[in-house]
Amino acid sequence: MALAKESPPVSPRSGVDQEAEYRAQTRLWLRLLACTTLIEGELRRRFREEFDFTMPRFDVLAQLDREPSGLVLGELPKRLMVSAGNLTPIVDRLVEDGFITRTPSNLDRRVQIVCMTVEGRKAFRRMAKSHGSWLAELLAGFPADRLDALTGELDALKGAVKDAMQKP
Amino acid sequence: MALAKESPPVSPRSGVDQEAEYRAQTRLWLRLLACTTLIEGELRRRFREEFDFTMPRFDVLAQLDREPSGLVLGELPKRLMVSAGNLTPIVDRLVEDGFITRTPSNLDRRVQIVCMTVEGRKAFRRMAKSHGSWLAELLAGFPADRLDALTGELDALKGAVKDAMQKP
DNA sequence: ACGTGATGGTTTATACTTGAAATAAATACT
DNA sequence: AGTATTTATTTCAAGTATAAACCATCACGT
Repeated sequence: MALAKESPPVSPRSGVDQEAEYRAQTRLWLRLLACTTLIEGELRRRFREEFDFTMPRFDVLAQLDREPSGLVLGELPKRLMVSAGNLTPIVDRLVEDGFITRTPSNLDRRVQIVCMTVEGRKAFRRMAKSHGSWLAELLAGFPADRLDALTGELDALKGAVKDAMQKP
Repeated sequence: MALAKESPPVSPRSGVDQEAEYRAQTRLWLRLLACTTLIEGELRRRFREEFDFTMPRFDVLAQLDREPSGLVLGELPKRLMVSAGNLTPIVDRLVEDGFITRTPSNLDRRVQIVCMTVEGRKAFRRMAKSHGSWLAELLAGFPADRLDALTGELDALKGAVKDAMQKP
């Protein structure tokens, strides 16, 4: 008789193909993680050495830079994909350092509006410029005419993952 | 006369194209980061909920699983791309919990050999199985026939970044 | 033997990160 | 009005991460 595999296929694909797809997915995930870790580590190192600044702090400023009238504090965790509790001390310190302001809203006293200061904006521009050139330096070896295609594939991947997380 | 741009081109490309390439590179980096953050967050959540385990701990076990005779401790930071100091408490706790052993080498008393225990191996297999199916679930919406191509592009990207970091 | 320097790990200080609990203010419902 | 629920944010405990300082051991040249 035919030997029953211990894990019956959940899709119409054969067991062998299923295994192959598993491996391909794992490989993709590991590459994705490796690329991100590699680039992130290098950018972090340079931020620290050049500006004595951290990436999470920079990320907050980057969001605020596009919002001249400031942003509701609660918007930051969503955009940066981090937890709310995480942002409190980061925002605290940015306020302390004079890069941003945090003012309670008059209409809803639970809500806080965060807004970049002139000084913060100046510091951000300086760092953003370096950030851009560092990135350009790191990615210089990757063919420019394949950048958009890769970005597109990552977009598709992101969409697929989001859908999968939405469903259940 | 021709107007001199304030930042002379570092490459034969025109200023406009250079700007466009900057933006394309930044877009790519942001997508890369978004994909990784998204998947990592979901995997971490499931690890915690299903197994009360963390990804760094899993990553250590994953490395050790492929090494029946164990691994020199110093090999782990390199493979996992984390700092050595970071691993000490993680390895400590894995030893405490009986998943791995840490024994000093007889030939060189500075060196430590870490090796998975039978129990650790069993626990790892169980978690790895779930990890694989979670990943399959998350990536199910991405066409299987484009997995390898994307992985290949990420490989190229990784290579380019590594080269750029080696040079200077 | 004996410095001298290189190597493997740990420790320490600081910062980020999460999830869960707590607080406080607004809204909805009797 | 008064209670309950929701929403915005902070606090807290535990874990992860780095860089830099440190300690022990090995390797080598004298």
